Amino acid sequence: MRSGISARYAPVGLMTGLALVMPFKPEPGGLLLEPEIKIFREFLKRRGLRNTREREIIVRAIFSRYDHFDVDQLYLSLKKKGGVSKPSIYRTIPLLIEAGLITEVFLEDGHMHYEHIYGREHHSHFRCRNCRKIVEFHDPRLDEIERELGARHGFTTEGHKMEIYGLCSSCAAKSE
Amino acid sequence: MRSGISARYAPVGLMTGLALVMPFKPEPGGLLLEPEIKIFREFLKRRGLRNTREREIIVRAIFSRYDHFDVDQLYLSLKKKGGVSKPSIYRTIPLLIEAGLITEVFLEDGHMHYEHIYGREHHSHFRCRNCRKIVEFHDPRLDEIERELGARHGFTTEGHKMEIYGLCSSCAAKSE
DNA sequence: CACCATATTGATATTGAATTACAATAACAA
DNA sequence: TTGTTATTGTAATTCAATATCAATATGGTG
Repeated sequence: MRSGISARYAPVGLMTGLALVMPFKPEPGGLLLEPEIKIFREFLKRRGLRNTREREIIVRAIFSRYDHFDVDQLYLSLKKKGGVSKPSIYRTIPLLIEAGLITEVFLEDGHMHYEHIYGREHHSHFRCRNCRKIVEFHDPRLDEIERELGARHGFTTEGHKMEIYGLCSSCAAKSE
Repeated sequence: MRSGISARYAPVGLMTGLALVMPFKPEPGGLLLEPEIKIFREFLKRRGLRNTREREIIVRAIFSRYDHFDVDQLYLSLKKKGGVSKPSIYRTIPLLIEAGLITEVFLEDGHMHYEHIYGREHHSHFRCRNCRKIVEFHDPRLDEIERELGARHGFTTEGHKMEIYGLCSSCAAKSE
């Protein structure tokens, strides 16, 4: 199940400022228009772009899943209902990134993977190089480091990405 | 000049544990066999691989430059003397990574960029999204975060990558 | 030193992610 | 409803990276 990612998260279990991020999916009862759809519509309007059927389908598909998805997974999941072409997916993703709804996470198997930003606390990733499991965590010291670097150099920082890699406990055990 | 990178660095100017990494190039008088060549030869022998003319040329070219290079830059710099094919460069890079001499740094313009690891203190990057300038820094808190995450989950961590992005001071000034 | 097994090379072809071209279509403002 | 034009899908294209394969070079062995 490749780690558990959800559209809405809560930080859980602290100790040293390093907080493990645990997922919890939105209640199925939530019937009001997904806020990310609303945000995207406003983004399109603001930019003078059109709110098309395809774009809505793509955004709904993305915010219906809670993993580090790639274009192919998205494309396949849409083949059933309606269907949207790959170029449309490739064209929509940068818009969603600009709108602050999703972000590039990492390159794996030669192509990019993405995840939600909206509704999520900023977090970092641990990646097991063997089983590819991902564990997400948040550490406020990273924000502090970003802030200090910006202050020191006069940079206007806009964010950071941190990734820790190695072997997860079970893979470490298997390799003696 | 796209940031200043050197094969051998020294940390300079601290304040909060966040150390700016400043480059200094090796003295031109150093006439003994570059240690990275020696290390690579030993790596090849250990792995039962052959020490070819092309591999030596590539390693020498890489350790003669001090930037975040890509395959094309390397290829062009070698066109003059002898010349090495791109496939050979693509085949040698993973070996140098395995040997612990270089590492992937970031994707830019749709392809990977690399930098030296050998002889360098582990460091992180700030990247200006406008002018693409890069500033390198080291912060021991990052190592501490990695250590803590590993300890908490029983992970065998092998390293981390941290990148801060935004606008450098001059680009921030230009955009009001 | 000569020989040999085979790793490595370069030229070429191939893969596959991502992008582009363009004619048909759909969004949306008037 | 109409007209402008952004967007779509199909098909073609780009280009980083990898694979194929015959010719060659390396390094161990006799």
